[in-house]
Amino acid sequence: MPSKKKSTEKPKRLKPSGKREDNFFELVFEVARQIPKGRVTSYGAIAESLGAKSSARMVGWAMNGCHHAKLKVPAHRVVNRNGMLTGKFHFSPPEKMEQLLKKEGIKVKDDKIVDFQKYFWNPLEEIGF
DNA sequence: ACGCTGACTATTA
DNA sequence: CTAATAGCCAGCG
Repeated sequence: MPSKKKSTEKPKRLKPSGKREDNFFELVFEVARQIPKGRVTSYGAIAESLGAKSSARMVGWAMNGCHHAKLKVPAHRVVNRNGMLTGKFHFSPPEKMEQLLKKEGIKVKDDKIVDFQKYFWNPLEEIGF
């Protein structure tokens, strides 16, 4: 099995506040970026891959700062455990989320992803934590 | 410094 | 089946 890692470095950014390194947040962004096109995942799955499945809320909170992040984060590929686009109202505009999902081949019905489990992408398998 | 809120999830009634 | 509650942790008034 391949691979391991390339010799690339992570864009570590220090916050002006100079607090702790938002390791958790940065990690969440990284995982979200690893989501392949046409796939989706849940906050809990990401949190679990980080070793904090109970902190699914923090993942959502991290997404709140995704817009503030330097790199783009496909937050539209991250939904809740039910596959419902709970955070669509945080986009600009909110319709953008399901539009992007539909554009990637994912069907959205009533703010919910159809065959969510089918499109589900498990970070634990890809990241190999 | 204290308390509320929030892009969640699992459990219990 | 649906509704309510607890657990989680960080940001903001």
